[in-house]
Amino acid sequence: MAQPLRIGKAAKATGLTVDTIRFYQKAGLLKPPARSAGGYRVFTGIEIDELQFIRKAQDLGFSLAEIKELMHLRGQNGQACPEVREIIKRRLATVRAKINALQHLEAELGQALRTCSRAIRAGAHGEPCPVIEQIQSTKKRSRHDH
Amino acid sequence: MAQPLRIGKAAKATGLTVDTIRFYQKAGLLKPPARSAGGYRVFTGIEIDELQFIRKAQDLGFSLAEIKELMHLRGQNGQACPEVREIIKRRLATVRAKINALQHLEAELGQALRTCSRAIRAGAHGEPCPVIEQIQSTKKRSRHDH
DNA sequence: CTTGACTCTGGAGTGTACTCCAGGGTTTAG
DNA sequence: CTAAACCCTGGAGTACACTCCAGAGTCAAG
Repeated sequence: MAQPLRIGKAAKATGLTVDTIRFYQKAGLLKPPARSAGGYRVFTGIEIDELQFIRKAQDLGFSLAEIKELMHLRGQNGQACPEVREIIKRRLATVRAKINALQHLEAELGQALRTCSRAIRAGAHGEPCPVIEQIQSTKKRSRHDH
Repeated sequence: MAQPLRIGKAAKATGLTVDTIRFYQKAGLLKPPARSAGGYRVFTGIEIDELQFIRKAQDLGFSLAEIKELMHLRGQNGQACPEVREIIKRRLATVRAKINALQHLEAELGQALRTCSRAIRAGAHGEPCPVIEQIQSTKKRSRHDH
């Protein structure tokens, strides 16, 4: 299966940049990877997985500090000691709270969408729609739209 | 019902700081509020609601730029024009994607928790548990823990 | 053995979202 | 009328998460 990659390929494989990967290493999110004879970082499949996990957790709104913790939990999946279980419990609670809040927002947005569709069907052309100007500025892409 | 508040009370009512509220105003998230004779900002119930909405949306991982957009949508709930409906649709899609990803994470954490509990019941004392050191640094509180 | 693509380190710079003054004016309780 | 508590503006400072160099070394192809 997948042979070890150097940082450039690892970056392409994960959708991160080489700078970001090096930054994550400095920040202690990755254990220092092996080096080739010439001093190049060498990433194995496991390390690629870890990078992808970081990216995913980040999209979910976790800070790097939190992700660092999550990585530990992930690494020693159920490897005893009650303190670890407590951390997992706390994380689980915050994740559930987040899901809940997002479901509320989903309901609100869904409601707005229906009201909006109904208005369009009814042919409401009265209002000036001051949002159009806002739409323009929406077109700038965000960090994750590669 | 609730009479208008000055910035200090508004801050207490929303859990924000006065500086943050002023910052949101500068950033264009709030339309400039009315002023008292002495030049003080005066916040009505509607504006308090808006501030609470900002806080909530932020906890859900929306950027201030996105929240600005959401505020517009919220303000003219279903007030026609298809472009608005498209924005809502896009938002709804990203919110749903986020919920999905978080539910995955929830499952993973739940799995880890069960494995962990089982290990503790079985009395697994072998591993050195390198996470304890991590627990210490977990004790610093985050921005929203007032 | 040179050229070009790739990588290294250390450090400076950027964008977002606040957070904290300084130096002033306003309001209210006593 | 004064002191304490509150508010004003403009601007500097901070934390986080990158992002971008400069100057130098490595390596595969021709």
